[in-house]
Amino acid sequence: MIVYFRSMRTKNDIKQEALFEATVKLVNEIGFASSSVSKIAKEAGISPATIYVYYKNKEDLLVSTYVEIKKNMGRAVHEDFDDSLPIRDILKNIWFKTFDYIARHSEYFQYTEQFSNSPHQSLVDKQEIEKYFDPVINVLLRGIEQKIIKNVNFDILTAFIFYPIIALSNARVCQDFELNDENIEIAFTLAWDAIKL
Amino acid sequence: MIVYFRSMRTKNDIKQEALFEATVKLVNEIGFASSSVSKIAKEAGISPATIYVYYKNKEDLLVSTYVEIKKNMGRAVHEDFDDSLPIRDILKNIWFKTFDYIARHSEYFQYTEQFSNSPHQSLVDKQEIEKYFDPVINVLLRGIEQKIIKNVNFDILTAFIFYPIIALSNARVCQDFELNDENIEIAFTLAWDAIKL
Amino acid sequence: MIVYFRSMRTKNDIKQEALFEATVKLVNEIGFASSSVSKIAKEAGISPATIYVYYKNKEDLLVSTYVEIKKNMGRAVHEDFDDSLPIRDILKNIWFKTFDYIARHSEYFQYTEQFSNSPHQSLVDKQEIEKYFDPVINVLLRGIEQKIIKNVNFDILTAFIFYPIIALSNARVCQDFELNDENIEIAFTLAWDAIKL
Amino acid sequence: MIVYFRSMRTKNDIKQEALFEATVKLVNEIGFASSSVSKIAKEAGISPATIYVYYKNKEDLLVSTYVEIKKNMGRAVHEDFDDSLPIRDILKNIWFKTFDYIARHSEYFQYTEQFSNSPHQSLVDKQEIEKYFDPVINVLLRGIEQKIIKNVNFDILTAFIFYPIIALSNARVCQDFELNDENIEIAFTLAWDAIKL
DNA sequence: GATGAATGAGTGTTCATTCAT
DNA sequence: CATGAATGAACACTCATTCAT
Repeated sequence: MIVYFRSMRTKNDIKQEALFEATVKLVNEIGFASSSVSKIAKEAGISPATIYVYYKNKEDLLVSTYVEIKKNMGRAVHEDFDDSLPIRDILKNIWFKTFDYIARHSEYFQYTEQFSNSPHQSLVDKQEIEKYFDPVINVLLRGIEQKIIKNVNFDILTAFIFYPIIALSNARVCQDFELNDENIEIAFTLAWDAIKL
Repeated sequence: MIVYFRSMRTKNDIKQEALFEATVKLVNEIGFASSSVSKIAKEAGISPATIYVYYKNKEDLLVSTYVEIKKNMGRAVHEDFDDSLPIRDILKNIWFKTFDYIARHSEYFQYTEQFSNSPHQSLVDKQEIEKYFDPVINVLLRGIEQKIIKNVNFDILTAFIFYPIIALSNARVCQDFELNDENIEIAFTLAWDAIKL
Repeated sequence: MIVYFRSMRTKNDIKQEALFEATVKLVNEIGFASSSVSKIAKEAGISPATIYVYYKNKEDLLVSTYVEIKKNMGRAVHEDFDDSLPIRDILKNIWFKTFDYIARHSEYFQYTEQFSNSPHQSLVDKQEIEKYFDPVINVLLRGIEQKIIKNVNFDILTAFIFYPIIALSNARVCQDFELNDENIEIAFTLAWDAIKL
Repeated sequence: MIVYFRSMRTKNDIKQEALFEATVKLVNEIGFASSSVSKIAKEAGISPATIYVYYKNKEDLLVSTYVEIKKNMGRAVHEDFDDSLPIRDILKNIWFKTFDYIARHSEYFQYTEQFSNSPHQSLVDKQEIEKYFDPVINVLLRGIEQKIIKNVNFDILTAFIFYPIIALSNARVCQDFELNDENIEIAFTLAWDAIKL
């Protein structure tokens, strides 16, 4: 009797990983509209039919890839999260971590940008993603309580401390902006000026 | 004796207009990837073949529609532009005008959001669009000169006074944020705090 | 009162001529299958709709062009036809004239080659064309009567004194064969040896 | 218990064969220009999409079909090839075999005639086809060496011993010529007279 | 679990042709 | 006479997906 300890699962993981990377790569290269199942399969080095072993359909593949990235990003951004620091420092930390993640995974970031403007976006279980970002949210809430941060609608706050990151990271939008520590720090000053009381 | 006020076999503004609206509507409803030429034609009430009378190909239709919207928006945003007002007031005016345009033409705005994350985006003649936004740019430059606005990279400034508008206008991103004058004014306070010296 | 003597007809002729040349050129360049009405019209510098002023439909244009060439060729080949020469000389004359015509109008020749293998070919009034070639035919008949030429089926004779010209003129078929007088003369020797008694 | 002798999801020779025959049949019936992929598929009893499982594109189907026929013909013509016979007999054998092949496969022959006047023709790997006809070529060369055959350009020789076959086999060109052994023999006499010294 | 074969439904685009002007 | 606009029908081809193996 032969016992496979993890080999089947390992095999799976390799293919699924290849599929994930192929999806991201292709969407970045040729766009959402042109990224067909068979092209993704070819890029991943597997048969199109095999995709349906791992995912219900194309949409499932696309959505799962998005969720996977978002979770990844949530985790990366909160690494070494230290609740005991001053609020400004916590936010600055996250600000830098986010830029760092995007810099190191620009393809992932680009993918989410494309995805979040597609209709698939409505299929995402947002709560599942948002929970990865709860810690920051709580910091903002605490800042409001402590009268350090302006007591305004939450969407307004995020529009000024997270959304500009997206703009600044988007090479297409910001062609003059060099993503170095100094510039990122300057930009944070503006973000903080915007939200601080 | 019959008098034709509008010739029946002359390129038809009404049709081109219908095509424009159909394109925007469909892209908003089913997304870029699913908006096929034949669906757009059906929505516009014309034959798919007729599209090729007005546009070189699908991409041309999509790009032209985008450019049209952007120009429209540029014009609308600068209406009643008064260079003699204080810089803060000028920017506040534009801030409101932009929200107003987006509120009245949310489909147009959504279209540009989808478009600007598609690969077609690279085909746009950006200079042609940017010239519509030159006046605001000049105001910012003046603000820097007069030491009213922070002397930082231009991309950073726009990331804080224009990009948040996009976030706040995006119903998907901001579900709690109601787009009324009071909220828009509050948001502008943050924008101004971000960029002012 | 203005009197036009021939201007209308002249105008016609210019367009029809342009159409003829455009058809031949395009068929040679991109083949029968790809030569569309609108491409031909564009090549001729007129509107596709105008073609239907001169021809019933596309097929009519194609067939007429073929017939026109064939008549032209028949005329050219029989120029300076001298019935009083010895039969061998008459045939040799025609042999050379044919090569000469093909050399000077290779596009016309290529067109007929493509056309004669298409199904349109069945629509041609062959009798109308054949009458242009009657003089040669009669020479062959006389040669048979005078026991100078083999008394065999007519198709066999033409297969040996006309068909090889087509082969030899076809650059695709004969890549080594240079079309100079000496070679043409040598080839005629073979043709004559084939049919002579 | 059911036994499958031929797997049902394995690339299917029967289908490819049907595709080959359908292509030839349709091109003969309606011509190259009108033979669309979907018509061919319908004739073969398969889905148009399935064609692309077997061939890269339409051109590939057309070219492959041509090459297939040419190879077939090369093989058939050289069957029972006997190098030891007198040169005249060898050529006469091939002459008859060629007529025989064309008589039995007039559709194939017609297909090649149409194809060789189309622009696809340039895509054929000629060397691959020509190697099937090397034996005859060698016989001609030997005939020249032995001063039995005229020492003239090779293209001229083939224009007189192969090209007339095409003319004579072409029902359109030769309407009076009945393809019986006697007539074929007579025609060979002319061919031989043409090339012999 | 993995896949090649197969396909109906669709893609973007061009077609030959008509028609009002 | 000449044409630009218009189109139904067709084009070559790709799609997401299924299914037998």
